[in-house]
Amino acid sequence: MRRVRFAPSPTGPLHIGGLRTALFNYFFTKNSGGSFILRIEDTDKKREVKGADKHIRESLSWCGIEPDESPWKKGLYGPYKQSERNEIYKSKILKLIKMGRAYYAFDSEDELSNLRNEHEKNGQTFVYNWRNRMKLKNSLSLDKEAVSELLEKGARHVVRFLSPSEGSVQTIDIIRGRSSIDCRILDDKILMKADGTPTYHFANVVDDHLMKITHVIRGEEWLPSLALHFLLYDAFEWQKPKFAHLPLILNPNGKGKLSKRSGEKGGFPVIPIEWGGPNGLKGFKENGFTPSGLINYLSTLGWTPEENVEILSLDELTKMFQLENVVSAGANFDLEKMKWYNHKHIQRQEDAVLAEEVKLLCKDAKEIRTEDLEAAVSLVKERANTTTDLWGLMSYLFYSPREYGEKDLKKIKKDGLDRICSKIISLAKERTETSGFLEALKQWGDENGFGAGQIMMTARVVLVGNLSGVDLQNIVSFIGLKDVQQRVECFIKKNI
RNA sequence: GGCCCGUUCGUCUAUCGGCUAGGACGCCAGGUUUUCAUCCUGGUAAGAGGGGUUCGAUUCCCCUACGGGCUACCA
Repeated sequence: MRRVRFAPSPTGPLHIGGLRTALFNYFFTKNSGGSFILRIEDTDKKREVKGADKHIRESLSWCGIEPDESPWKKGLYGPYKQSERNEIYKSKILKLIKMGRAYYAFDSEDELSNLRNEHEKNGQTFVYNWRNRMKLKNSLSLDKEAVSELLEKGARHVVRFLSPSEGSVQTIDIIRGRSSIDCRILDDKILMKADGTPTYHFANVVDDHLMKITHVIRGEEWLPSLALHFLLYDAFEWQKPKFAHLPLILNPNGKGKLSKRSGEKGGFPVIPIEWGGPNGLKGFKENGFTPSGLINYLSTLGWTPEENVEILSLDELTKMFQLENVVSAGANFDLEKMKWYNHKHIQRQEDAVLAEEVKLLCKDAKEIRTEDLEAAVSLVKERANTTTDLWGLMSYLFYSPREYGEKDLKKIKKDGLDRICSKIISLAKERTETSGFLEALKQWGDENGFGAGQIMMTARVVLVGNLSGVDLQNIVSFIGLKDVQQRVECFIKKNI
């Protein structure tokens, strides 16, 4: 049984890079009926941002992803917040020290950063590993009494991993295949910080093991530390999960990881839903994107379904997903394509759902009867790229034109405009139903020397305000004869 | 600087040694809609460069270039 985890750090709102990682984890595990675990990696309390964990949870939920185990839905292997697991890490680190695979280090941060600067000045790189560790203050270089004394005194210290000074680590990644890393270039990574909390590397390995994670699917930024993680599993003699490192989502121009900044520049959101915290941000939701559209687009960044299909739901994507088919190169974010996916998903969406969305998005729409709104939505939804487009595409179905397009007005201001207008009014008065209205008007035009084009254009500008919008007969049927009459009268008053 | 990963149309990608290099977005043209949009049809456009290996390389290997990531008591 597959068990995967999405393990974000609550340092801010969930961005779509993180969401894509969560998505691929979800596809992969649900495709075989496995479990999806949400673990909050809040070991660094300094960087934690209030409300971020909530934003992560709600973003996933908006996309239709409900974790099987999480801080909010307990499972067998909790707690699912790392800050609540400190006793576990403490006991595990002691074990590692006892086994001689980790050691205490007493160097201060200042001392180390000075060393780094000095080395850099001489064109060298300082690495805390076999090259230097015996020259520094740690339980390897100091004698036993000195170490115990320091520990008893409560001297500030960290715990470092004793990385091998020879040999190599053979790593394997589902997407990238095998790789060999020379141990001599590894450094003695800090496993436990001076405040007694673990670093990512340690907590992550311990938790993945304890939570029985079978597959670690995470961003490419973790690739350089894969060797360390392999060594940690081996040190504990734990069975390793399988690893897959996903390519990054890059800015539209391919320069750098997708960032908030480039989103602002390119006029697109980088988070699924609104972030109300400090430095509030709008999300895809608020910009009129549907979760299914977002998911569908994100799934194409680094992966494509084998068949020639484009528009797919969460369930369909889950069925088709193949981790091995994920590519290894980074993908540039493309707003145009995102919009196209959204467009297709809006066309597929039910009228009632879209009508509800319009109500949320637009004050004016709230006053309109739900059935009318739904009817209008069904007329215009095939034209919308985002749900925020919807109201603009259909408002003329509820309100008379406030102004008339200048160019379009010119086109219809010909001899006989007043006659056509009066005919529309008289037709609206004498007819009892809307069906066949336009046919009747066209026929009259035919008999009186007006081309169908002139008739149609005139009626459209008079009723809509410009030369755009859905089928004219549909408009007449929707607004009704009385409204038709009123709109023409209003037009005459303003323009003739 | 060091280490790691990557490089096919403008963009997302297919190809797993036989290629007239396929699809999608975008763009362009035509059709439908007597409007606009949708929709349909067609077109445009690509394997970074240089060496190998091979009968044959986009595909395998090496070098270079370019891009990205990591290099924190952040994750």
